[in-house]
Amino acid sequence: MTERRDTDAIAEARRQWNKRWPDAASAMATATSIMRAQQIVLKAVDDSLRPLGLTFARFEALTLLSFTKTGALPLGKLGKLLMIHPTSVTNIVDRLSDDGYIERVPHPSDRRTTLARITNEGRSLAKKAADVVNAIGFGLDALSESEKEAIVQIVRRLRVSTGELS
Amino acid sequence: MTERRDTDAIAEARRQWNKRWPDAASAMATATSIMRAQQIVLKAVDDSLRPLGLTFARFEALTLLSFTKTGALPLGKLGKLLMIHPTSVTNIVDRLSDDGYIERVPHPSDRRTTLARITNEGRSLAKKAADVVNAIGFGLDALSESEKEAIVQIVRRLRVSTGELS
DNA sequence: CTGATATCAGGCGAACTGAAATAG
DNA sequence: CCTATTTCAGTTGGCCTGATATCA
Repeated sequence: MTERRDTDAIAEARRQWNKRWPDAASAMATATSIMRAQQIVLKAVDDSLRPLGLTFARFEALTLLSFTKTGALPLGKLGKLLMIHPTSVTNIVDRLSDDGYIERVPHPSDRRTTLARITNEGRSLAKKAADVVNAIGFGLDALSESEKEAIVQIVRRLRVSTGELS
Repeated sequence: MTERRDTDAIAEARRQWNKRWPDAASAMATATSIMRAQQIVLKAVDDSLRPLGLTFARFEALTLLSFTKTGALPLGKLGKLLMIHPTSVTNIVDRLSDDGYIERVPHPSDRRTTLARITNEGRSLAKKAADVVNAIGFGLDALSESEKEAIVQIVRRLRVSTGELS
């Protein structure tokens, strides 16, 4: 009964929003959906990675490094590829480096630049982590293949609009 | 040229991921898309709300309160409706309360419970904030109506799978 | 008694600003 | 001189655990 009233409160709020700002109704609903989806995915992935001492952000950085030809990238490029702030790169690299999964090495020609290079332990962990997140399907097992593809396609258009992709 | 190599590095990583874990390729891509979409929406909305002293989270709480019949909700119910942690509710209500947009009032019958009630200033701010986020289309203007609806529908299925919706 | 409600202390991961050192 | 790269100090917003006081 209380549950029923709860959903009614949200439904009523949405109804009034739609009435007052009809042109923006779908944008509001979409924004809410995106925020909630991110919450679901992040929680599922972070929960699964916690026993390995990783977060989603560190997992992404480690995985990217593991797939580069030389196993190394400049910190700045790493940040650009993952779309994260330079200071966040420093933090993430600090953590992975403290745990021995990557190491900082000087850039051979540009002395301003530091490379993050994955270690053997890092490669081993990256494989374990991939198995773990794949086992839970990134929290998205409820969706069909075509639904997943639809999300990727639609978000691609959004990313193009920001100039991030072309 | 550098930009070209950047996108190549991500494309190459994705290609190798697909090869090694073909069954999970779409889940990985979808998760990445969702995280990135949330980043885009959150930045657009937070940037637009910053001059008003609001964040997306506080905007959602204020908007929900503004659309309830009595303008008040117990803190616990507010948290459940917005899917946020009880301590986050306390924090958000603290901020809105400090700024005079809501006030804590005792529950008439349950003395454990505190109600958050929107003030006149809060109602005024909620209207301004709605105009502001609508003006930027929640950062989603690049998407068509059908694309927005598709996202809402797909995420609804995801939320049903968590037991949050029915 | 149990269970629900709200708060608090404290910590964590990540984003941010602003500044600095270093080097192209 | 200007720009690029990385780091540092400090702040912010949000989520979390664990504990506590209160009360149905």
